[in-house]
Order: sequence, then structure tokens, then C-alpha cells
Amino acid sequence: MGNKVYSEKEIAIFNGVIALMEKGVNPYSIKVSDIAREADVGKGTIYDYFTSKEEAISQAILYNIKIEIESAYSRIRAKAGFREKFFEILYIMAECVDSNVSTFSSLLSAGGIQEFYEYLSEYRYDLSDHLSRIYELYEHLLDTGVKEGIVEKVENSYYRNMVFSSAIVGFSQYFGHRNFNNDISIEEAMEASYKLLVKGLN
Amino acid sequence: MGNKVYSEKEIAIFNGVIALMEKGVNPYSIKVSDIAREADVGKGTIYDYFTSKEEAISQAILYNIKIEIESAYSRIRAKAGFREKFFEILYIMAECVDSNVSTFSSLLSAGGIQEFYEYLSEYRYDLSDHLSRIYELYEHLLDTGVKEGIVEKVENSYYRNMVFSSAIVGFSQYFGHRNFNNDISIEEAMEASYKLLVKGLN
Amino acid sequence: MGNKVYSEKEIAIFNGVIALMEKGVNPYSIKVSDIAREADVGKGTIYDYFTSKEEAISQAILYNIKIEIESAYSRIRAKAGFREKFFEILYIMAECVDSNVSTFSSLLSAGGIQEFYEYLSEYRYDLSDHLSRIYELYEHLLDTGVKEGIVEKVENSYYRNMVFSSAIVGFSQYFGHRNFNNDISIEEAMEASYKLLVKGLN
Amino acid sequence: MGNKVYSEKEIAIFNGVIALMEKGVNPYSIKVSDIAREADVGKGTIYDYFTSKEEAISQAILYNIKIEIESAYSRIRAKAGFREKFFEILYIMAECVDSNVSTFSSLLSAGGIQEFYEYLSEYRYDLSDHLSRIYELYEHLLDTGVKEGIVEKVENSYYRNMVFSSAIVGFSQYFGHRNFNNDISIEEAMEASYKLLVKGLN
DNA sequence: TATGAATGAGACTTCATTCAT
DNA sequence: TATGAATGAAGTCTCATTCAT
Repeated sequence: MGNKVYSEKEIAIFNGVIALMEKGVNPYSIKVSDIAREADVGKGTIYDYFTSKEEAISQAILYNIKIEIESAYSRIRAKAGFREKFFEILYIMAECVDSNVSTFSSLLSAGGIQEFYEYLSEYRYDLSDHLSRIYELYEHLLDTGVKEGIVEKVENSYYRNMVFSSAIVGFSQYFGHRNFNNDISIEEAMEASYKLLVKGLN
Repeated sequence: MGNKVYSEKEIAIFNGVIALMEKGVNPYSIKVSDIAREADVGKGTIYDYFTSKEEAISQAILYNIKIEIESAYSRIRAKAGFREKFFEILYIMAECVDSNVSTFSSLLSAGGIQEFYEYLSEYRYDLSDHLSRIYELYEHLLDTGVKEGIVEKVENSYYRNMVFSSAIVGFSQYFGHRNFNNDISIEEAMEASYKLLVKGLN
Repeated sequence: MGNKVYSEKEIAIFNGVIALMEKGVNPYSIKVSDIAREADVGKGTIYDYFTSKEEAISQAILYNIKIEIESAYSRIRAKAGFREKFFEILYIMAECVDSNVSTFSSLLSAGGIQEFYEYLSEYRYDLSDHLSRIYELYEHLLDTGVKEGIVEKVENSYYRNMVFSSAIVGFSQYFGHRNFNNDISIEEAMEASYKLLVKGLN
Repeated sequence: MGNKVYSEKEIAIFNGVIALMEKGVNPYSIKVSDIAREADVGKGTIYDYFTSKEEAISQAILYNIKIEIESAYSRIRAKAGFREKFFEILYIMAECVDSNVSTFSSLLSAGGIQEFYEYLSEYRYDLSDHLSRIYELYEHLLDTGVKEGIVEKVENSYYRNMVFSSAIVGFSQYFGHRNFNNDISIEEAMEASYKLLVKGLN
């Protein structure tokens, strides 16, 4: 399913872009020369593989989301139990915030990720693919939760997805508004998110 | 508190910036000459009132958030009943999406609004102010809901705020992922959000 | 008749381009930064007046041709007598060669001036204007020659123009092939050209 | 006499350059990658045979001129009669215009061919060779014309060459100023050129 | 105070040339 | 010998900022 194989150089460029974003550079502020330096390729090489800076950055973001989601999927499957699986998602979100790469969480944000980088809207199709994958993940969690008798089988898929996304985004706001939450530990924030999730699914 | 009075020109400039954003221009793509044209002032005038383009845009966004929040506050107070008030918030969010100006909703997003425009992080103090105002709003809603016996008095303020924010952001994802939700009407999305809110607060 | 008025800056830019060409720089090798330095304006200024480097150079060439032709016209009218007038044309051609600016003579060349600078073909209309002016000049010369009884009234305007142009270009080849003509003085070359002209027009 | 033998690859490269020029690409706009594609060789191969792009193009032009002149020589010798031979030259010029490759006619133009491609001035010696060949051709024509009693034996070689060149360039202007000559057929233009030639040589 | 013409730093992109294969 | 992937110097053009009016 769309498993494009990337050349060594393309991956170097992707990693360069991602490294910059992890350093806290916002995609609009990334310069071609920065990517080239970070990826250790010539500036011209970027144009051998992509038609413009925007394409290179967009593809890098999509590549990164794909990797992030697949990695999340593995980590979550590896955990046993509904609560453990959901907390794993929250841990992943926390790591994303630490690494400045919130591309993944942007997928769940209000305006969608195209707000994060306008040129991404060209890749609507790929974004939908990623979202589908996230919804699959939610289904997997719900199944586990139902089996454990923690939550009920929610038939309305829109509501189900919304509850998961809401609880996750609700948690990630903990970081965005950190200065407000000085007296709240990250564990408490996770518990709060989990509480909302369970209530929402019952 | 912090009710800075703005000159006529400053407001013209703010409105120019906002008009551009309403036209769908992303803040990173706004040019000084665009602002000047839109605000009908000379380019030099912008530098008489602001030290840089970034400051002008940042201040405009903050100004806009303040107005949006105050307007929201009035509209919500004007509604009677917990459900009506909450739905009013959702209507406001829907309007934001239509007008392309999601500055307000970005406040609630995962990465916080500084992700939306990196230079805003200089204004941490003002952003906190706005967030406080939003939390006040949540308190007002909760009071109404408690009086009506719809929800319980939630003492944990972190959890309370999180539930409101989650439900609101959860709703606004309806727009971000619209192509996924073709079979869901906006009213159904609102009902889903309200359902999560009530469950979360009980 | 298309007497566009140029601003001070536009003329400075034109003169910058022309100065470069007089220094022997071929239009394809002119760089924007060269024009800016030569014209003593900022690089950006060039783009305030022209949409591209090519447009700036093209317009400069057209401007120069116009000036060259008008200057030629005056000089030639100022001379009395057919022979004197024609020799004045040849003197002008010789000066053109010395100053490296053969835009004028290129007008008469085989491929036409668009061969000299491909982007000029966008300005077909202006070029026709200039050519008309040259043909007027030929008519003026012919009238003088007829009055003096040196040449006959040639009714076929195509033939008439061709004879003048041929004689002039024939002379200017003297410079292009100078190493071949070491034993021929410039005066002899002029006499040869005049001889062909008179024979052609009788 | 300078009959350098070219390798297969060199000729492929020359033909690539010429093919591009026949497509209407001006020598300053030719890219190495274009030549490589057109000649079906690797880009590196071009540098195995030439030290720079400019050298490759210059040599290709010289090679082409040589071929054009030799071909012209044969065609003209094959014709019987002064008039027929001269018209053959004009037909050749017309074909040059059609095929966009006016390198040959540029040789006769005002500024000389170096105006056409500045790097050619490095090859002054070769250009002289070509010009000599053209002058030989003129002599051959003149001999024929004298034998036929159409023209007189012109002793002044400068004048003789000038008359031929002038008449030929005068004809080729027909194409450069085609929009001016809508009512003139190509045959009429040829007759005019011939008329000038005969008058000039009598 | 208000302007917008002018500037030039610095961005993106191209493409001649190299060199490992 | 032949190639073309890779490079980075150098070009064009944009646009934030200044400053004379």
C-alpha cells in the first residue's frame, strides 16, 4: 500500500529535514542550505530528487509521520492491556513534544496538519492514509478494552475516533500550557486523559 | 488588566493582518507590503508602530484572540442553559474554521499556538492571560451545568479544563478530517462532542 | 508615436546596460549585479521597473536603438548632399563598431536583431517602428540623390531599401573582416560602398 | 589544410549542438546536459573531448560552417551559369534561415560571427580560413559571369567581395524583416539581389 | 506623522564540471 | 573509455527595512 522505496540520498534529505525540526526549526524557517548541511549532501542534490524546497520538506514530513505511526503501532501492540496501550500512546506523545516533532500530533490537531505546513495540502491522499492507520490503532485499542471489560463496544465509529483523539490531544495540551500546570505531574495528566477516555467510551 | 489602548493606525494594521489570514494566507507567508496594502497605510508606518514584521503579526494575532475570546464570552453568556452555551462554543469554532482564522482554536491545540507562529512564544505572558480567560469560561459553563443537574461539580481544575478543551478540539477535528466524515453531519459531530463532555464531567 | 517617457531610474538602468555593452559585454553575459553597479542603483530597483533581467536588457537595447537612430537622423539631415549624407551613415557605422554597440547595425543584419538577443523578439512591434524610421531615412537620401541627379528615382521600395541596407552592411563587414583588409583603408572601403550604392540605384 | 579528423564521439557531439541550434536554441542557451542528451553521450564524455562547454559549441559551429561551405561549394559548382550559381547561393541562404542555423550567414554579417557567439573569437584563424573559402567561391562565380559576358572582370578584390557579400546579406534581410515584405515574394527578393549584384559588378 | 522608493542581504535554484565506478 | 550522480559556485530575484521627503 504505497510503500514507495526511497533512495539513500532521499532518506538522507528526509533525515536532515527531520533533524532540523527536532532542533526546533519550524518548517517555514528551514533553508535549503540548512537541509544540505544537515543531510551532508550538496544543495543541488536536493533538486535532483525534489522539484522544490517545499516538496522536499513535505515529503520529509510525510515520511516521518509514516515512521512515527508505524513505530507507535509496534510499541502499542507490544504492550498488553488497554490501560498500558493507551498510556503508551501518551508516552509517545510526550516524547514527540520533547523532540519538537509534533508532526504526528498535528495530524490530530484542530486545523489538521496542513495548517502546520501549507504545502502539505498537496498530499491530501497520503494524509488520509495516515489517518486511516491511526483509526485502525484506535480500533485495536477498543477491542482490547472491550475484551478486558473496561469499556463498551462503541458502534459509532465517528464518536469512537473522536473520543480517542480528544483524550490524546487533551493530554498533549498539558505541554502546550505547561506553565499553567506547574502543580500537575505528567502522571496525573495521563491519569486525567485516561479517565476521560474511559468515561467517554462507557 | 493589560488593557492596552491601541491607536487608530495600530488597529488598522491588526485588521490588515487578520484580513489576510481570513483570506487564507498563513502568517509565515504574509509580506509587509501585503499588510500595508490591506491596512491602507504606508509600509513605513508599520515600522513606526512595530519594531518588525513579526512583532506586528504577533500583536495582531494576540489582538484578534482577545477580541475573539471576548466575543465568545458575550455570546456564551447570552445563551441560557449548559447545553446551549456549549453548543454556542461549537458554533463559534465552526465559524472560525470557515473564516480561516483558527488562531483561537490553535490556543487549544496540541503544540499550543506558538507552533502556529513561532514568534508568538515571545508573548507567553499575554497568551497565559487569554488562556485564563478561557478557563474562566469553562468555570462559568460548569456552574451552569451543575445548577441544571446535568454535570457534577468537578473539583480538579486540571481535569475540568482538560475535558472542556478535549471535547472542543475533538469537535474541531471534524473539519480537519472532513473527507473522512462525509456521512456525519455537523449536528451529529456537535452531539458527539457534547456527549463526551457530559460523560467526562460525570 | 510611442514616445514613452522614462523615469530617471529607468534611464540610469538603460545607460548601465549600454555602458556594459560598450565595454564589450555581450547581452547574454550581462549580470543583474553588473547592471546595478554600472547604473549605480540597487539590484532590487531593477526589479521595481522591469519584471526580469531580460526585459531590462531588451528595453535598454530598444531605447538605445531609438536614440541611435534619432541621432543618426539629425546628423544625416545636417549634412548637405547625397554623397555627404551617405558617408555620414558610414561614419556612424564605423563609430558603432568602435563603441562595440552594434545594436543599430544588427537591425540590418541577416538574422535581424532578435538573433543578437533572443528576448527582443517579444518586441516585434517596436522593432518594426525602428525599421520604418530607417526606411524613411533611405527615402530622404534617395530624394536628395535624385535632386542632385546622382541616382534615379527608384520606385520599387523593396529594392531601394535593399540597396541601401546592402551597401551599408557591405561596408560594415570591413570591420568584421578587418584582418583580411589590411591593405584597404577605411576611406577606400567607404568609396567602395558608395560605388555599389550609386550603381545599384541607377 | 587544417583537415583535422574527428572521432565518432566528437562528431556526435557536434551534431548534437547543431541539432539544438536547428531547433532554435541560441548558443548561449545551450546546456551541457542538452548536448549530452541530443548527442546520446554522457555529460562526462563531452569533457573527454573538449575542455569546456564553450569549446565544444565553438568547435561545433566551426565544423558546421565548414560543412555548410563545402556543401555550398559543391552545389554551386554543379550549377551551370552565373545566374544559376548565384541563385543557388540565395537558395542556400533561404534554407539556412528555415533551419535556424544562420552560422553561415553570420559570417557575412556586420559584426562578424563572433557577435553571434563571443567564444568564437578564440578561433580567429579558422574563421579566416572559412572566409577565404567564401572569397574563392566569389571568384569562381565572377569568372563564370565574365565568361558569359554578364559582368565585367572586377580587379579590385575588396570591391568584388563586398559586392557579393552585400547582395547576399541584402537578400537575407528579406527574412529578418519578413513582416515588412508581405507583398514581396521570395523570387522577387532574389531578383532584386541579383539585380544589385549585376549592377555592382558592371 | 506618514509614506513608498530604494536598497541589498540572503534566499532559492541552475548547471558546468568532476570523479568514482 | 564512458558515464551520470553529485556538487557548490554563482546567478536571479524577493522582500524586510530604511530614510528622504
